[in-house]
Amino acid sequence: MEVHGGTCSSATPHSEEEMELRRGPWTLEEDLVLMNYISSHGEGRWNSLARCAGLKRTGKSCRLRWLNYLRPDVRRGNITPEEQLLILELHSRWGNRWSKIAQHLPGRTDNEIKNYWRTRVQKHAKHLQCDVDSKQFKDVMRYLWMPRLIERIRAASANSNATESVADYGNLAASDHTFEAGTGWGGLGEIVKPGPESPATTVSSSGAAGYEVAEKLKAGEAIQLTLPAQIGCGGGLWPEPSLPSPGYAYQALPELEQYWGLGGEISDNLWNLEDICYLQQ
DNA sequence: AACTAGGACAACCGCGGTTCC
DNA sequence: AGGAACCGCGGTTGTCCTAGT
Repeated sequence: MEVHGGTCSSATPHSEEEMELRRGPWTLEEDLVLMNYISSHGEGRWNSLARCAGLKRTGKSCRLRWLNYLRPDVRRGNITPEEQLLILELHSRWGNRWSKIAQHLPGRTDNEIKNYWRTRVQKHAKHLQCDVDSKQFKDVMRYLWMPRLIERIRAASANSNATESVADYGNLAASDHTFEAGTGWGGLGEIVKPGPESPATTVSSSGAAGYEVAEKLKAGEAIQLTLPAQIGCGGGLWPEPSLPSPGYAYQALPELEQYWGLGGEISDNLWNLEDICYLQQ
């Protein structure tokens, strides 16, 4: 993998002073130079790569440009519901370990996931006037957003082979899905093998499940979710003292839809009176 | 049509860890 | 063994684009 062993006679230095480094947006020419160089020499040793390729950029800058933008397998834009689900789940497990999270989203870069989190998720915590790490916000994500993402994935996939990204995740069972009680923000829970009484996989409380759910979806397996009876009730997941003012949830819902991409043709089904009730109680 | 604000994303910076000499 | 160079990560800033006024 390591191709260029260090020296590159011809392109070399120019003394440090002479070699003023470029900054800011990359030009098409620079992109081409970098791509051509990497295609023939491979990546790695970024500082010498930058010099040898004749790019007036730091090695860091070249590395970043390659990894986040030029790499052939990089995907940009249109974070799918499946990916959103994974990001939420993995972030709940690992926090801001963007590169680790990115490893589970093929083609996505840590930078993109980080940007997604900051622009979409954190912003909404702000809109909801709670901290992104607060229990309230985590519960909103866990019990409202994530289930609806799953619902959306299921709907899209049921809608046929509609979009390829969704189709990749196969079909979710048409069974009712509910949530089982969990403690705090730990993801959707742990997938339990379907018992004879339950044809579908059950998602329960204790582990991390967004990732597993996505995997199950991908495998075309059915899942069943169980809703906690006590969610939103006094003494439940949202204890009274931490509840925002009355009407909080109701007011927040349209925004959640709008900003979190839950709107559109199926948005009518996403937020119902039951939800509002849970949150207001 | 012009201006402004906000969103999305690309790029940079600083730091800690690792590798190389 | 130790210092220098390099790499990768997470946080932050900059830039461009678009929607709203």
